[in-house]
Amino acid sequence: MIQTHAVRLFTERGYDATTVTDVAEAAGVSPMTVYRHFPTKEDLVLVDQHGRLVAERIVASSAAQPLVRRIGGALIDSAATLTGGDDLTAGKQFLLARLRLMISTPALRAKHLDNHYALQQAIVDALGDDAADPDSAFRAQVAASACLAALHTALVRWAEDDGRTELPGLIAKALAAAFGDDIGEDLR
Amino acid sequence: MIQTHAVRLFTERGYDATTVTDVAEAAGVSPMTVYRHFPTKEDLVLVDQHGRLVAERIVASSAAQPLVRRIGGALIDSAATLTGGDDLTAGKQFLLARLRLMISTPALRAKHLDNHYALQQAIVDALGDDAADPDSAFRAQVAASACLAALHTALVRWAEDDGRTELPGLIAKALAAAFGDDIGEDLR
DNA sequence: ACCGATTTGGTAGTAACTATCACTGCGGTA
DNA sequence: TACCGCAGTGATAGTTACTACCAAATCGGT
Repeated sequence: MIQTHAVRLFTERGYDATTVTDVAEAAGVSPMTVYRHFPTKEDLVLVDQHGRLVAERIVASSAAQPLVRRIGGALIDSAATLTGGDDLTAGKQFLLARLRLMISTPALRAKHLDNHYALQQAIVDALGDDAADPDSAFRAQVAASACLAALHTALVRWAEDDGRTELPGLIAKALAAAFGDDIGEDLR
Repeated sequence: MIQTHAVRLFTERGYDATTVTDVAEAAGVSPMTVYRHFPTKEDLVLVDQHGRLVAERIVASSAAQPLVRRIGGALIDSAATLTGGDDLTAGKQFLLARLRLMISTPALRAKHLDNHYALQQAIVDALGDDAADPDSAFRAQVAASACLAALHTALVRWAEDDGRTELPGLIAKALAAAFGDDIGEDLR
């Protein structure tokens, strides 16, 4: 509930022009309570379940597939879950509002990209490749970071489109553009 | 000079444990002067010429090559320029110290990644592809973001290695891991 | 020697946090 | 029913990054 009020206020008045106290008042709680649930102001926008979702699908994926396909598949699946179902849902609009804030507000954009970096580490761990071989670990890091970069580009495009395009398809298109159509096609 | 003192203090005492006032005192100037040259505390570590260097090499590259090769070549060239010449130079050590801070400090890491995002836009602009075609623009964004992700992974590896490996080679290896050996090999 | 422009410095203020302590409501137990 | 522990909430005071505004100094050129 606090997050809902926060995103609404940030969208209406702007992120920097809205203080944490404003959010607290709108939600009918004290500033302290806000800080207890959201360690930083940025987290009011950034907190979600995406990372957990992706990591779960990575571990569930077959280790026989190439790295990029395992990661890409997890990203597309997670996106399908998040945006899935009927159109024009409140959840989808909320996701779009948060995404727009993340893209346009420097502080949010920076921390969001840093979250992607943390997600990258989670993905590499979830891949379960032997960390003994530094070369294999390096390839996993590269694959994860490149996939997430493609994901981010797709997310930006999706937000620019106001969510009209299907997000999973966009991500597949981005992956195809990055790694060649042979990888991306199958994922669509 | 201010930046040198800042990086030294941040490395010695830690980023969060060092105030801007501490940096100002060490450099023998007032806090105001620090803020005038470096808009934010993070910029004390992050400011450099890398973005300009990369953008210049992108515009100088041949538009006939595939996107990833144009961008990758520019990244490798720039890295060669920055780390180039003799080993153990003060400049290289300084770069390493800054990089270590960027990787280990959350606030710096976040803003650094955001700088990469800005660099991505600069690269796309420098590519000079027709922005009229949204599909072509999308592919340029994807290529740029993925290349920068690979670059970042290479930089992390380079820092973990204390700069012993040749950076341009590492970047080429990362690009090869992401986009296939056929792209990366030629760049080495 | 002078003057315009750039650089530097001081003061006061805002807002994001943090540490610490006190209070309130709630379920389970004797 | 009285009690206990505990999670959630709140108030106060302090630190620090950063900004707006104005004053002083310093520097290069005529």
